[in-house]
Amino acid sequence: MQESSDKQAGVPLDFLGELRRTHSCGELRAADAGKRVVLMGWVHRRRDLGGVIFIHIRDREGVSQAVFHSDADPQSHARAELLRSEFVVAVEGTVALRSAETVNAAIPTGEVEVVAEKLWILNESRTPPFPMEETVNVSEDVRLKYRYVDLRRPHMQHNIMLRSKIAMAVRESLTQQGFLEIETPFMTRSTPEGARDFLVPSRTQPGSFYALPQSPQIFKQLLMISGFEKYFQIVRCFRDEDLRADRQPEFTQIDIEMSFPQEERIFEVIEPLVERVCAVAGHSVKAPFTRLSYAEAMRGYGIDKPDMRIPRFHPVEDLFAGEGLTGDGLPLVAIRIPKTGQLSRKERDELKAYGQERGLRVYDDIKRLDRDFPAQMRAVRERTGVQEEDLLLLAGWPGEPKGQLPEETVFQACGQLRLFAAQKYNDRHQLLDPKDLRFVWIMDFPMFEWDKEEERWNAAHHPFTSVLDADLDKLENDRAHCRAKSYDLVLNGTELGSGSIRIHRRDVQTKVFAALGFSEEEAHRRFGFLLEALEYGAPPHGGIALGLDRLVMILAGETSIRDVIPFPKTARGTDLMCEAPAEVPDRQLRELGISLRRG
RNA sequence: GGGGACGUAGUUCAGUUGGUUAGAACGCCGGCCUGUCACGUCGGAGGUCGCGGGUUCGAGCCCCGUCGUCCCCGCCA
Repeated sequence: MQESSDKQAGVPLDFLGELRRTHSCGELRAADAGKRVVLMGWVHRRRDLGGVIFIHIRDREGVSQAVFHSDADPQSHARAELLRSEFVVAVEGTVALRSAETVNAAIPTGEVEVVAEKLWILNESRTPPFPMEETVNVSEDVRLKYRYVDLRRPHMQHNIMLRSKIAMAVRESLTQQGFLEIETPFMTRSTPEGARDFLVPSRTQPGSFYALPQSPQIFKQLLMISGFEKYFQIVRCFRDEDLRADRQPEFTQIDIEMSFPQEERIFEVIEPLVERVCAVAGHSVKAPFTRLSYAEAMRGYGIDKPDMRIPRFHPVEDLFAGEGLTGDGLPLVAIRIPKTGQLSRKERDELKAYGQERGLRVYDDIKRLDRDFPAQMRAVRERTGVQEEDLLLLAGWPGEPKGQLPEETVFQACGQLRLFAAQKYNDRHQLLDPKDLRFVWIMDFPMFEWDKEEERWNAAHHPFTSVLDADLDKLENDRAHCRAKSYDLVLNGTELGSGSIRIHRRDVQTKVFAALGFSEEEAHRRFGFLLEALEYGAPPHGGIALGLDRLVMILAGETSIRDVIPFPKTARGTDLMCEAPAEVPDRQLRELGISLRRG
């Protein structure tokens, strides 16, 4: 048991009284020598040498050393002997320069130490369930159970403080650009399109439910109709879907909407915001960001969220016409992975197998291709810009007759191969350097996507997205090629945000609902208030929502958003600390008119 | 809903073909130690091997089930 291994309790504790902290534990420098200071914080580490005791005191700003001498101050020294890890203390003393041999270059305050004259023990602590040191990788379930201790670790302190700075930079940037921060309700109405809703039962109207918002989408559109022109909110959103390393059931969005925009007006708002946020996190990023149409992204990267740190691939089927390297009329793609060099036989087989699982034939034997197609391969090299140290692959799709297979499927498989090769074989060359931030706008997404199971068209973004002016006629007769005024912001292969220019005319909204197969009655039942609002002078408007958790995650160099969320859920959606979700007493259920099915 | 990895001391892990009393490091507790900074040193305590069942003379190890954590697919307008 934890208790039995703990030192027996009984350390006499001190009151804080009127004692005031004079400095943080991270700010003392050589220039402060001679000052009388009071530090408060946690005992990070104790080094008891007998006659002298050193304490590292830690607060959120850093660590400072305090020293207690038995000969100079036997009383304080005796109290310091009682200290253990994570005790909460206040130390009053005089800042002294350390001798040259005892300077600690590893910490910013290492040139000085506080010669303690008085020690207050403000609270004791059980032995922490895991060490504060970053060097130990503690399993995540233990960290989450004792999250308040985990969050005390300097690494997590840094992440959460960075998150706060980023939120502040967002507010500063948007406020300066004339945006108003406006709140929208959390208890709202279920809109059974898209993700599953979290429901909140109504007590006053048994059998009726509020829903937690998947996003404030409709409310922010209404705020535009209300004439606020520029709205933002750093807002929690809720989606009852399965979790991932970058997905939580509740997450935070930087939600933005503005009136009278074109796509470029939105980008003009977001780009300086992102520049500022990155600067706060110590990264230099320059706008304007690259803009790619969805079609260009698919043809060059085989994915709608391309990682721009890896070069695009190039279709080269025109150079090899009639050679049978790929199916008739299908793409043949040249993939270049910089500075990856020669692969071993095993790696080449692995790569081929990976491609084959996705329907591709991978041509990795470049020597052989050079021998058989010298002129064509010169052209491939020119087109891809391949250098001596680069890995070059061709990938085709054998044997599928023209027209049977969308070329997008081939590009997608090539895109997966490109990512696989870069992630698997480029470790040494830092192609995927997390500090190399490559933002890109993906524009002109398809308006609709075909739902195979339900055999109908779905809104690719959401049903309030407007159609590209040039594609208006396709709304009715060519939905597969109808493009939307929608755009994603992508960073290093992660979708950071997504937005669109909305429909502001009632007649257009009706047409889109019709294209989606909503009856007028059904549309009215779900979004009647929005449709009605469109009839009362709705201005052209549009916006975007950026995922704050993902943004902070990438800027903090993390690979899970749980490490930038103070109290996240596990993959099964539970909170290991407070053990939510939990059963509730029958009485509470009865009040809500809810009875549970047994089983 | 599906696939995969993992679960042994407070923590991170080792544990051979199934074979004596389940180990290490760190942490913890006690002693010594006046310049450490991952202090050192001597000693000590600490285990429902996730849980349940099965196979076996014998299970941390094999089998079945179950619970939990993580990753991925589906899902996420």
